[in-house]
Amino acid sequence: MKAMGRPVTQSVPAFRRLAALATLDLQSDRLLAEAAMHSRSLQPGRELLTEGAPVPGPTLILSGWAARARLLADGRRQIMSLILPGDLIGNCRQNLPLAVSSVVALGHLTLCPAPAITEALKQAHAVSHALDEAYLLAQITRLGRLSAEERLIDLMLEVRDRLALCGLVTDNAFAWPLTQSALADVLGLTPVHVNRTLQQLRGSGDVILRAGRVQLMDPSGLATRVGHVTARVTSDTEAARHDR
Amino acid sequence: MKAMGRPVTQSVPAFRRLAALATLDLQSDRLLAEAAMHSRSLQPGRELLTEGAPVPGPTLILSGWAARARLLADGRRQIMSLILPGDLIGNCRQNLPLAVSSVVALGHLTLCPAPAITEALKQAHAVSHALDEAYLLAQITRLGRLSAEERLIDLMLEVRDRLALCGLVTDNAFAWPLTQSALADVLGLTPVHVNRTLQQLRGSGDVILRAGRVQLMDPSGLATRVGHVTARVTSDTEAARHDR
DNA sequence: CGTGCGATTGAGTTGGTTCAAGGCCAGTGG
DNA sequence: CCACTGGCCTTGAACCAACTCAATCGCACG
Repeated sequence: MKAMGRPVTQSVPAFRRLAALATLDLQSDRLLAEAAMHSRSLQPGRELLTEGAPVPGPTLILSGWAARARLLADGRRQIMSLILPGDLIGNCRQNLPLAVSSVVALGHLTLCPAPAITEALKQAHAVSHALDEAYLLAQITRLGRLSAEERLIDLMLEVRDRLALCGLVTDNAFAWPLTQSALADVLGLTPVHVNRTLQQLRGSGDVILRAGRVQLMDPSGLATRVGHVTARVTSDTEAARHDR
Repeated sequence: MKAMGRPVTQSVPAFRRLAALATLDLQSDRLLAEAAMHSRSLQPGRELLTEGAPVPGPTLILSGWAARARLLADGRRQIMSLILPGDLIGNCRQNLPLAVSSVVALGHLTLCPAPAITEALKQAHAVSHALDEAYLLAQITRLGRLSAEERLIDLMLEVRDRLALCGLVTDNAFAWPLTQSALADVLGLTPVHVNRTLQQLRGSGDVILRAGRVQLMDPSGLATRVGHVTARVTSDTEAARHDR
């Protein structure tokens, strides 16, 4: 479908992420290309996984955003984590695990089964899983100890880092398809307050936010301001070399 | 050391938890008994794992409580999760992973290496890991969407459920070695406000709290009040049958 | 008999919520 | 072509849950 000589791991953002997490051999590459053939698509708002239901096989997000969320009895909703292109869902060790949260598509979604036959792919899955956990911990400190403004900045920095792994960040600008009310559910705030906080950030020139995209004007400045550190999970420096 | 005919999985609370998570065979039992020989102890406040440092082999908490915490630049601290007897730390899939958070002993701690040679033990580790993740998600909704009182109740219910797996709960009463300021770091509150919220709970007769122990007066009432659901990770009903 | 840590209390402040309108599209159907 | 609808964003004003600051108390320990 794309240029023949070029491996899919370079042309598809989601695959670039996997290639950044582990060194993929030729066979892994072929398996991914094969998996991409069986991709399916999902409409916004559709559930990709339901809390309490058995988890299907591991699935790779090819494009679009999703959210791992839990709904409380009285209608409150908390989004535990965002799921971005290249992320895996249902990536766990057990035989027949039950989902501990729902996963819902935040926009149009494309996904395919995630093969994990080769050692390289298994490694990529393991690293991806470790990163997922790191993101959960980051989310906990955000909610527990950061102010509204800090939460917002910290989240944007995390998303930037994560999208950078797939090569979806240029000049610190990237997609931002989040509704303010979805954002509120991520950050544990009200939509109204998210709105006001966003305005503050725009007003101070820290971010530019229009038409479903953000640009961070001074990422490293912001990072030191909120004490953000990029999640690292392996000791090798391999991942760093991959982002162009 | 204990009665000869009785397997260690019944006499040691931490082992009872593992036995509750997977059906342990005789060999697993022997391995645990062997591991217990190599137990070591740790003083309160000591770090069991340091953020950014490589993770040692999987370790089992035999007794005492610990906390997985992250410290912010300005001194704020967030405890991501409590680590209780029978819990595993450093229980992950990777070769040489880096710790994404520190683990600090909240009191006197006893621990031993956690063997995972047999299939049964591997299974127990996998289930334990899945539960850990479920607790992280619970922590996120607590911090993001629950009020101070709800957070406190929900946490107490979680701890009760978890300690029950080791048989450390009698009549809904169990150990509660948490300082109010540690509790504040868990719940994302200030110590002062934790104090006031605790008084409220005591005043309303919902909990009795003295001398490092809590008793929940109406756990199921409390559970429905805060929408607490006990984490379940496997579809089999086996785990339920184990708690006496 | 200090000394220090943890729990408690009071009074004032604030970050974030709530409630309630309005505004701004993009899509839809007449 | 325009009116109508439904999401989503924006704004204002009042309110309140939780925070801050600062003392005081109780107690275990040396």
